[in-house]
Amino acid sequence: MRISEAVEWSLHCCTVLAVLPGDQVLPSSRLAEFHGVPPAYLAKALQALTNAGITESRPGPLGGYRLAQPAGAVSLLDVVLAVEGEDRAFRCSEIRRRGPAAATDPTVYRRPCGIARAMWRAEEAWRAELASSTIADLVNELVATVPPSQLHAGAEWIQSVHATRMNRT
Amino acid sequence: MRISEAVEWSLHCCTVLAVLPGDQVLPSSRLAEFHGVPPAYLAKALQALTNAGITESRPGPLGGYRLAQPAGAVSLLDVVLAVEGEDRAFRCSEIRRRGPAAATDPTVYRRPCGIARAMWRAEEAWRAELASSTIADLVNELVATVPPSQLHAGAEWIQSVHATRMNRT
DNA sequence: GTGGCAGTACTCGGATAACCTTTGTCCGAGTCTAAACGG
DNA sequence: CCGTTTAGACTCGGACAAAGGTTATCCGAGTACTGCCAC
Repeated sequence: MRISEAVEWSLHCCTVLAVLPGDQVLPSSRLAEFHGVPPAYLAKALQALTNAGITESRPGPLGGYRLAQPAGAVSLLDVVLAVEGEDRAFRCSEIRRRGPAAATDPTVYRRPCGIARAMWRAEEAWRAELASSTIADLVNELVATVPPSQLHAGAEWIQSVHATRMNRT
Repeated sequence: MRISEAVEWSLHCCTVLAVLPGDQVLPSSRLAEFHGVPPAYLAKALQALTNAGITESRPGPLGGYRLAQPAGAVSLLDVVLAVEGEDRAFRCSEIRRRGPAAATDPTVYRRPCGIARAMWRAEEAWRAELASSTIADLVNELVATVPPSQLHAGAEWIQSVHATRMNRT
């Protein structure tokens, strides 16, 4: 069991997009540069976020991505499901119906077996925990713990990207 | 993100092993037959359970597997970790240290970033839920919900296997 | 000087290959049974 | 008749291949700016 790297990248990207001033957007290539990850693959993850309605995209020069919703309205679960898919991690293959002790009466199997229910219960706990945090919480946590000089460096970088994109002669 | 099929098979096998009478053991080939799964691959999962101390194995004729602990002492989490490995699903690759806005002072990164902490918090909730159920709970749930005729059929099958193994002329 | 127009550069979006984990399989080491043999 | 030996068959255990999914990449469609041209 392993969560995709794209989830981690997506969450980091969302925190960056959340602090963009005004209606500014940021292209995927810059987001990749900021995080030091392969640009083409990050684009795939951002595409998934856009399909899920978490981010918006604008094509063309001065195009890029920005959050489609307030940072407080986007939970970590939203991002994880957008990138990893909505399917549950545990899949019941109904092996109880196979083998020599299987029942012929299908009504016996109307309810999911106890194993699947227990696994899904755990997964619900996981989802509930992820649903209780938002991108805004991540940003607030950053602001509270990261040294101001560090935050300033990030803001400077964002501003420089914006300036470069505007001052294209 | 996807949980291995071997986890499902292992849990089902544990419930069967939990209801074995006396010191009886059951070979992996019979467990595979009972559940209708590939014998060789199931053996791999049972091997992992044995390495984790959840099951015991006896080689030779009349050999097989049985639980090494009371069913009430084995949690679902124990089984999942034995088969899937102890590693966490979310792995932080510390991408915050890369890129143009990275800090030169390493002490800034002493604590895990908020994203990793949130993901791990969710994973802890998942583990806590799995740790709260035991194999014995699964068995009790089966006894309470499965029709008696069905339970009887399973017990008959186990007994027939035992008899066949003893009456080898 | 001003409006229109074509060219250009940059962006997203989906379709296309390599790597790795999971799945599936096999054969060898060890062990217990059971029969055969000798006393 | 009984103890010992030997052969056999069955089990687990770890090493060895195929399949699916994640990772990584590329090229095409679309858009906004820039400079040029005609009026």
